[in-house]
Amino acid sequence: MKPTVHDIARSAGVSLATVDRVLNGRPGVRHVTRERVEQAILNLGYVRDVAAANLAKGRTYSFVFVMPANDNSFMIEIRDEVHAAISRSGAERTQIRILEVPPFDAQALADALDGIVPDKPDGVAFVAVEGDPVHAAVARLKEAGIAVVTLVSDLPGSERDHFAGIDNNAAGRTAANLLGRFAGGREGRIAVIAGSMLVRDHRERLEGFLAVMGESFPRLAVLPVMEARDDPALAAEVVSAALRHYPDIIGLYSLGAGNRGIVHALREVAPEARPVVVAHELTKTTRSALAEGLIDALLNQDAGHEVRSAIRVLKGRVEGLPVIAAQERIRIDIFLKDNMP
Amino acid sequence: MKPTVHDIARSAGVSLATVDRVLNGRPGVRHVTRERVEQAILNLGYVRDVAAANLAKGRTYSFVFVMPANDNSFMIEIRDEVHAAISRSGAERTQIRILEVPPFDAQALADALDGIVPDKPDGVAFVAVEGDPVHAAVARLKEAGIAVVTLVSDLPGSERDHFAGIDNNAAGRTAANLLGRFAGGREGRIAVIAGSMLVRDHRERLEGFLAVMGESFPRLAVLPVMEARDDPALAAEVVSAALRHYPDIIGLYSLGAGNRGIVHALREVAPEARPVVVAHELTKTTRSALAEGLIDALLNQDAGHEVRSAIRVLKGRVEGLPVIAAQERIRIDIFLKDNMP
DNA sequence: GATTTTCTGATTTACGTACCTCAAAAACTG
DNA sequence: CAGTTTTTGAGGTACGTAAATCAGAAAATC
Repeated sequence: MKPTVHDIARSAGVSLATVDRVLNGRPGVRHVTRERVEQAILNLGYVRDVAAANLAKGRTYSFVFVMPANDNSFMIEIRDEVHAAISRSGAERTQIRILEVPPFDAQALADALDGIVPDKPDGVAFVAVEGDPVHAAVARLKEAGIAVVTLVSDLPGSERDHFAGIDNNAAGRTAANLLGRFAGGREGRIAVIAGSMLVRDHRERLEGFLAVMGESFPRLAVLPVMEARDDPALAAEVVSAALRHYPDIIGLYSLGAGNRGIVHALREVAPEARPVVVAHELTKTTRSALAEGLIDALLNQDAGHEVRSAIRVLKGRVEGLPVIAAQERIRIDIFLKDNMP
Repeated sequence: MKPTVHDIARSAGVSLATVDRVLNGRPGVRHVTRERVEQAILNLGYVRDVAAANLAKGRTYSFVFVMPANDNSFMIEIRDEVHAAISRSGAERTQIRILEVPPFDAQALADALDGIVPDKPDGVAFVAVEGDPVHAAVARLKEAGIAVVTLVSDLPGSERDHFAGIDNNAAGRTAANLLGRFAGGREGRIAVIAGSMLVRDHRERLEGFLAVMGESFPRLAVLPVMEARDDPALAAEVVSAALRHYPDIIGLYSLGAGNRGIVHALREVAPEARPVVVAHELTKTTRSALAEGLIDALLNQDAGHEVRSAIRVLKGRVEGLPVIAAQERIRIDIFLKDNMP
């Protein structure tokens, strides 16, 4: 049978109260006694019954998720996952609040983060936008003893505790590798469509992509990046124009949102003239485009994993536990039409 | 505040005992009263506190994992994951026993399963080998009221409750798609190395692979399958011989274990003459071969996910809960050298 | 209407841990 | 040594649910 606190007390020859003091780091235990108890814990292989402990504590963690009021499918999915977490919050003893902020606006984000401080939640997760005010706001959160995690887009150099998202440089490299190999030795141009170079994740994807393109596929000429601000209409326009202007485009890398527009533009192209297309995020649009053959490969970050990881890390920080890197690494999924989930 | 059983009792105007009877399906409640309680549960949005319930029940689930005494990396990893689950067993109120059986031996497997019946565990998970005795043994397990889940390799048509593993046909299709596209329009032969065609997962992978090859890459000629019984030495030999005999092999699909031998054989080939290689399972060997460029793409099933899914489903069956298909679907991961975890 | 059967209420104990109080013992202090 | 401080013991309550008992009420049966 699993050992309990009673077993430890008996084994160490002390009372339950003393065991409790040792287990929960309360003062008033002599050094020798503390060691005796700790030895008993080791001997019996005691592990705290977390369920019972939480039940007894009755503590709930309060977290705030600050997210851009973006309407692209991926952000919607992230928000859905946070809502799903909220609906599970009873069972997991968490209380999560969502705060929406204007997208791509560092000052607005910083203001929102500052506004959270007086509430003194246990932790905050947010989708980073780069900018000095945001760094400063993170510093103030940390100063108030609040755990901070960035989600999807990181803010390196800040005092955040953790980043819950993928390695976007690696994602860009993967995309280049797939695109280059799928192009199959042909020569031609590659078009790249991004949302905005002001967002770190897009910038990093591009860097990785260009690096591998240069190293491994010198015969493919990458055109200057087109920014479509994650807007389907704009993306459609930009892609159509590029395809018209450069008839030798044989590859297309869409590293942001707005894929609905891109798919729309691709549909206009004769099937035999269509470029190889690699895009990001499995959504309704990209899924059917993949099935249809308009998109050849899809890179994906699992929104559910990211949100759950963020919550797990926040909880851990509150209890002073270290982050288990291997467990919290978010994978870059590759989907072809045959292995879609 | 979260509603508790007390709140329901008060709201429905009944006693705690009656609420308990309704919640746990115990007899002795009039139909009208039961409905009143159920209505109160809905109104208040009550959800059972699983932690508290488990604490009160003190129940532990006993499961047996029956696995082939195979020494390939993947099976070792599966066993490691089961051991990891065992070490977590305290917290998860499970008691798991591992039973090893000779590999590829239907009768031995069936005997092992029969031997479990008298122990009356709550559930059994096993790696299926096909054969009538196994079907019969599964039927006997089910008759004894034991939950049954197949792991990694399935046994369709049997009375098993669930299969925790990937869609191997889709895996084969994905492999063909990658291999075909990576080959890039060239003509040539494709070699296929399997462990054994007696195992269902290998057979299904081959079917999927051949289907897509036929549909989409008619210019690539697939050689007859070579069986290497998951044995590295044999695999090395077979691959070397094939490469010598057919100089126009431009692609290689390894759908079983024994990749150490295959990698060894590939290393002997001049870099510019190396075929495109797609293999299964991320192991120490395949990981470094991927980094090195000897393997071009890797399909993977996450052993940890599979084991945890099996346990989750077994627990669910014991409590009579339905399997949430979406949650238990095991993904086919694709790894290139850039997105290795 | 009496009897049996079926429901329901009230109450208790237990699960393993956290946290609190109060008293007693032991260890220090001067 | 007396007095003070620190350490320890003993015991209780609480968390939310499960499961049991037993008495009493309501319904069904004859």
